[in-house]
Amino acid sequence: MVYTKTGSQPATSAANAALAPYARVKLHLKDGLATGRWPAGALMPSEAALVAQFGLSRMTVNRALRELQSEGLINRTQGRGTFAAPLNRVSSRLTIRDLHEELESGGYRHHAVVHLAQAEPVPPALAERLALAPGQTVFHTLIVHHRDGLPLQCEDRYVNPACAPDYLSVDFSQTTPTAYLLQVAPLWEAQYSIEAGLASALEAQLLGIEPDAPCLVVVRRTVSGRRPAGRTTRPAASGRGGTPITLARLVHPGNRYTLEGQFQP
Amino acid sequence: MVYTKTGSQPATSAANAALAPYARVKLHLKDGLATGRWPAGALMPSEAALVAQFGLSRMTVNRALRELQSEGLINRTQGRGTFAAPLNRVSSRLTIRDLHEELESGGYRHHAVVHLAQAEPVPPALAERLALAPGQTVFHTLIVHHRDGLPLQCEDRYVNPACAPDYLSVDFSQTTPTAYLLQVAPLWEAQYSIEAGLASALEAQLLGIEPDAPCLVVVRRTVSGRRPAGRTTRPAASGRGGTPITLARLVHPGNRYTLEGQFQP
DNA sequence: TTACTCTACTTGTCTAGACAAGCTTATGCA
DNA sequence: TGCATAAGCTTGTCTAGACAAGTAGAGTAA
Repeated sequence: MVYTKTGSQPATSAANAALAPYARVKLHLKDGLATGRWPAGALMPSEAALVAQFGLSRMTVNRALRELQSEGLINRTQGRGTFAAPLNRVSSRLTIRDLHEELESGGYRHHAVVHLAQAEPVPPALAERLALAPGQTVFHTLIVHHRDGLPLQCEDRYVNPACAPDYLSVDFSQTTPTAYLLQVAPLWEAQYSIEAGLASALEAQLLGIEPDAPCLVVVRRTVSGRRPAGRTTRPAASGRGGTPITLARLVHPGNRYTLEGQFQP
Repeated sequence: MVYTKTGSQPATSAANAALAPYARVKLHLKDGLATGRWPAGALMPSEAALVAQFGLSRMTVNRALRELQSEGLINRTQGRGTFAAPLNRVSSRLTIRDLHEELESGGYRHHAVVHLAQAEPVPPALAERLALAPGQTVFHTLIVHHRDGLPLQCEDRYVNPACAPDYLSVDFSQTTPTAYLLQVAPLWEAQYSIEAGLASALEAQLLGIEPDAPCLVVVRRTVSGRRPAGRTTRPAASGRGGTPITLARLVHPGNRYTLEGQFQP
């Protein structure tokens, strides 16, 4: 597809000619947002105005606006118009990868040591977060992941047996729990918290670090994104949807592990 | 808009009737992904097939697929088809808010103490990351943010004077540097790294914590998303685009601050 | 003044068709 | 056999029109 229209669109730059029309509109608006032409909260041009300005069909302009909205750069409301989003909260995509894949793709060697894999009564403190009645059974694994032989992560994980009945029969020196659970329940939602703290005595011992060494602690609760089959109402709409799959505490020695990422609003 | 079409679409659930057609298609496909009907890498129905199946126009089906793609659930390539995405890397939106706004909206009181605000020659170690020649001037601020009177964050920040010439004349006990820089350069990209570590002696003193207390350290480098006006080529396309705006090191006492977030693939 | 209605403008969505362009596979020629 | 070509699929995009539905403001009636 080649776009060589020579009309007098408000070309932001000469190089934009190669872009698809909808992308050109996006760029035009993004540029206005970046230069402060539309400060936060300002009313932006309507679809009709952009249609006239660019000489495009409404669907094309609509696509540009819809994508900018999903990127969080603008807010739109039916009947009122399009407004520049307040950018004091900037969001971006954060990617979490399976540790095994992350290490291998980085050229490191990964191996895991399983220190515990058993069924046990659910600890009272966790029962509610896993939506289990007190005394019900959960699967519990404690695995230490190594990068090139050096302990990198201590993974203390509880798994809801209803979601992964075969969990305990998996060989976790070959597959990570994350990878296995992704197979069993491919679509999920998760809440996480990241904090700096100390490892427990056991964790420090397994990781081979001093008890007072700072650690990056990630706690993650994973919930099935799939709507339970038996229910007619959709609980997903009410916030905390689905059934809890797993609860994990991941402890990393602070001097060996860094979370990195990038924003591109 | 009310959709009460009574045809025999492959309704996944009776409750879906109220949804817009494109959303119904999305749900149908998401459900198939969640149940493993299309495991990672599997070929999914083509647009034409979905058009026939749902009795919709191609644009409607296309929208559903395009959105699923932008959510990272499927991969599409022209000529080949649509494929279920490998979900071993799950991404989601992470939102960073201005600390002041975050605290105030949480019902806390925020106040900031400025310990340093001066122009100085750029430290050699930082010159390259700020795209400055050695010896050039940078603005340097050291600010401690308090939550309800308790030190929460020590913000050590270097700012490129070219991007914010008036930086030093701002009263940072009233405005956070983040909020001010957002006004000056509304659109930007950022790289960050999060790790657990120790505060420096000065930081520990300013935060009122023990020197061996674990801290959450966030390092953030912000780059202007706006294409420099004078250049004809677009450096943004080559990866690290734009001009560096600021470099910040944010140290939080581990027991007082937690990063939290949520995934919804 | 207050309350109501009507109008104009806005976004949200769908349709039926069109052309472009990438990939795979089958076909026919040397 | 080996290679070039063409057909038939796929996605990527744009168009011109349509109706629905939310909002704000103007005008009107009580």
